[in-house]
Amino acid sequence: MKKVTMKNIAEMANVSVATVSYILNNVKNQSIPTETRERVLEIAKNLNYIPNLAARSLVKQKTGLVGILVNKDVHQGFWRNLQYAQFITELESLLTRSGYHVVLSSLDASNPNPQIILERKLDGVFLIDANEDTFYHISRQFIAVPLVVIDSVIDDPLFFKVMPDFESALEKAKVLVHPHPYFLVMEQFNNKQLAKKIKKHSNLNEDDIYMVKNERELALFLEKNKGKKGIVVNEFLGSIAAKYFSPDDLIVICNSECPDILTPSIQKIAFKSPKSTSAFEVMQKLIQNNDLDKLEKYILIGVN
Amino acid sequence: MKKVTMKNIAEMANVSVATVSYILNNVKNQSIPTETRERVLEIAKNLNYIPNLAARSLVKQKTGLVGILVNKDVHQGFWRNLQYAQFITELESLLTRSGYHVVLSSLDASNPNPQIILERKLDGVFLIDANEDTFYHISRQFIAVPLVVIDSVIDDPLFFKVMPDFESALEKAKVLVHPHPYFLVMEQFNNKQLAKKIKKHSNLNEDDIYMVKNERELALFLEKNKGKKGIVVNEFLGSIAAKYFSPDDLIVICNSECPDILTPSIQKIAFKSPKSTSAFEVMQKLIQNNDLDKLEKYILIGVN
DNA sequence: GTGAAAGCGCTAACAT
DNA sequence: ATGTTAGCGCTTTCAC
Repeated sequence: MKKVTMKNIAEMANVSVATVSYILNNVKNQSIPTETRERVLEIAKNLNYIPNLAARSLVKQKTGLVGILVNKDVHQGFWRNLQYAQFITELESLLTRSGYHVVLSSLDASNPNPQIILERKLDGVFLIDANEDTFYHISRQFIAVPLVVIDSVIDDPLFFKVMPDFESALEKAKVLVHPHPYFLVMEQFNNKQLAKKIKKHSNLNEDDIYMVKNERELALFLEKNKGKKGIVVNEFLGSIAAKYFSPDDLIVICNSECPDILTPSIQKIAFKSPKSTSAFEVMQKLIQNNDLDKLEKYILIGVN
Repeated sequence: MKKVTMKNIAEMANVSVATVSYILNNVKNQSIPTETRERVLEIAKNLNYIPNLAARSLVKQKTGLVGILVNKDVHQGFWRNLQYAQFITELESLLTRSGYHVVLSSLDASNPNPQIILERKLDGVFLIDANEDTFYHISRQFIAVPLVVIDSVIDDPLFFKVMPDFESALEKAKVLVHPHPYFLVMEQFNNKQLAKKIKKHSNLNEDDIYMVKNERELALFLEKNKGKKGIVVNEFLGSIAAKYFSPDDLIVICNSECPDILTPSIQKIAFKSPKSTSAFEVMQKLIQNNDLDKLEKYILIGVN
């Protein structure tokens, strides 16, 4: 039951650790007689050898760890934790399948501490809903680390960003509400630029936009806007809104890939290919330093 | 911008790496003159030194990594990914606050590969919805690793399990449906024993129990059971069910800590203290080898 | 073909 | 009070 190392295998097989390493890692350009190879492999299997990735990381200068960092506000509603569930799950799955391990960490939006990136020597980082105030501070520290920013507008050509094409989504929504008067409900994103962008494309003035603080206030806002039609960004927020507002008058922009959580009578606008796939692909290219010049800095997921 | 190590600091400060280590880690029983201490600290700060945790892990034989492993079926509905979102978020938060880093990994229920536990030398592991068929296989490999099993009935007194008290929840639900005929809708848990237990406590026979395969079939089952009352395990499943069934006749057992996602007209049964807190506390005790004998092997979260 | 040895960045026992 | 040293488990160069 005790941990077994290459040294143990080497001793049992009467070879050096170097040889064991060559065999176990299938190193090219090292001709090993089949006999030895099989003997070592056999012993490794019997001993149930599992490599220690921390040790390997140290010498390889690659950890195989990728971070998913989620910016969070202490006071955010419970549904905020649902919004990235699907995305994170899919992303984790893609990463795991390509041999990475995923480190998940929430950042305190008011004081994000990205120490973990450097401490754990993450090979890549996905940052969700970045707080741009602190982003620049942070980002300078690890320019060398591949970084993909999700759902965040960042005025820096250095970084790659993936997000839904809210502009098109809103265009579509506006067609659907037309010609009724309407309002907009959305989260208080930590990334204020994104909020700004969405507001702008809604063509509404501040009075008709509510950025959700909590469920009670949301209910009040909806109460005040009876008779209008409402555009809600996000299906979970939409679910909550539907508790206080006629579903038939709601158009929900589904940016969490869970449109089916909504009551059928709500009109839905969904996005194309999952964000996770795009995010993953960008990261792969970043890590492999591949085709970077061909890659757009902003990758927008189109509406369906 | 290049990585800075203790060696760099040592050289700049004209001391040995050992001294730097002592100072940076505030090692007891090592008297360091304030002058030296401050000089080293100053230099470390200026260079923006960040310790390499892989290296530290190697010598300390503790990685500071805790795993959250989620057993998943390839064909499961999208809402399954929501069910643990809140739990995982809270758990991550607790762990991060106590200095652990979280590794998130999904396991393929039909062929769970827990390599990661040993490869990454995880200090502890939360396993969600364990597949008992393969559990024993797996578990033998890492008896030494603190393991907390979530939402899984495992007939092995060796492991600690945390889950909602479904028995009480069902008691309560049965009171609410009484005297109407009723049916039960629940997930196809990967942990079949849990399903079995819930079924048993529902007092129903197989015909009146539907374990969800997909949304279409669920809709058919609900259609067939019009007129009865329905008990649904899980609020997200409840949301889906409410698309096809009168909400007033639904009682939902909310095991995802998101009862507020449901339409108000649905009757809800919720649980007390969050599961995450209990799970976390058990893990802490396990890791510290603390009061283990006082600890129940099954920790049930009571209904509200 | 195989292995000795250096070294990744860090800690800790032991000298001095 | 500080430094020397021996690793932790692994990879990889270079010599044999």
